[in-house]
Amino acid sequence: MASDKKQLILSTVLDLVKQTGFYHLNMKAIAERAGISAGTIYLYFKSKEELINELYQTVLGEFNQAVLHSYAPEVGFSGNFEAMLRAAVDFYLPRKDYFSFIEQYTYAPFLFKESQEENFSLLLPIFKLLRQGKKEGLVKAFPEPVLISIIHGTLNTILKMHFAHKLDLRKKSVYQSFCTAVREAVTNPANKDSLPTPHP
Amino acid sequence: MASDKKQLILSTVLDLVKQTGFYHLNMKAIAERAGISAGTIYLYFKSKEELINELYQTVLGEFNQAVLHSYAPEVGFSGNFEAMLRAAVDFYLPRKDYFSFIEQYTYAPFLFKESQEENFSLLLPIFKLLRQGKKEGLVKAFPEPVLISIIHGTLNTILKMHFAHKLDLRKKSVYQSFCTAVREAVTNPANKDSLPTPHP
DNA sequence: TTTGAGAAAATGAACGTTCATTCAGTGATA
DNA sequence: TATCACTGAATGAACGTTCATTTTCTCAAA
Repeated sequence: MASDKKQLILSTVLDLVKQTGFYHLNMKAIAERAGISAGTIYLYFKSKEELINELYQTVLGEFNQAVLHSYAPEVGFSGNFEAMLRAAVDFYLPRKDYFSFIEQYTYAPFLFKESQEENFSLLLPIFKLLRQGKKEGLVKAFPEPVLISIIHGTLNTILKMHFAHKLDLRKKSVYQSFCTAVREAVTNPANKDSLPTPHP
Repeated sequence: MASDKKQLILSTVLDLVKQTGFYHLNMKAIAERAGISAGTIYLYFKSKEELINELYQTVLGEFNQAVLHSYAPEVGFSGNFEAMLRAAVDFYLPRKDYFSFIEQYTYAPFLFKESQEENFSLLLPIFKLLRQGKKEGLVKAFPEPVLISIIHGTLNTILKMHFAHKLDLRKKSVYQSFCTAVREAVTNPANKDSLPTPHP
């Protein structure tokens, strides 16, 4: 089917970017790896630029869906914050190719203005939650961009380090440390008086 | 003088990377902007790769020097931690070209294995300090890579946001928020008993 | 079931462009 | 004249894209 081949091309690009990097990506290499000819790619994509941009949107879409899916209105701010942070990590952890692609896309020459913007809103759902938590006094009173930097920056770097084998996020203890660290960095210390008491 | 022209070439590259990006950097553009011919560049550098790598080492060296220079043995852990964090910010704040170059270099095809390593050790002096502070119980008991992620990641992202005009680090309040945020994220809450009392 | 003609998909050689690198030539200075 | 830094046209490799041609698929007629 037609969309099969399109999918094949897209996943081949992910594969190649992970393995050889964005700079060495070329249409012939994509074609070879996918077992098709270079010309065929142009039956499914108008240009290399369009191909890359479509892949970017796809990856971003999948990510957003994964994070949003972890949101549950009933568990309140703290529960949702941790859940979405974990969802973000869990999404990329088994998808080094996705992470690598998103990372390198940022500095590719294709980047539309709109996409450039988007890059900071990668964790948009989390940031929304943040604003809510701030109103409730649960989140520290730092300017929003500072809070974003902590979450986005820490997440980004820890994933990078994980994939560079500087740490192993699959270890429960490391994973937990990361979550705790981000929570503590962003939220006010829990007031004992306001803690929900299991048995009043 | 010979080193004058070398310097001219190096700073021209910084300029061009900032303005047009790494991908569009080419030898002819460098030559034109520097007011020399393309061939001349090859009198001072063996190749484009060598040129870029030398520039990378230069920028890194300047940065390390700036951060190390801010270290003062007499002010203890907290004082030094804040001083070095500030030194790092202060270094890049007026040097968008440096920051942009370092950022994009990471994903350039030139990257040697050694340089790849180096990228996480960008804040090496700070990390050394961290280890010391951990022993003294001043730093939170997270795995070191987690602490590194917080500092490196947050610093990196906040600079990126600053240069993208998402915030203004030149504002005292924003700057202070950032410093406080990182300190709180990394260090244990100060114990009032152990605070140095100005007038005992 | 077989045939075959027309549609759709795929091919890969060829093209034009860009780019790093080279080198024969230029001109100023000693 | 000899030396030197410098020039910029020439070179060739790499790349995205195109398109004339071939292959594969489809399905109605025999």
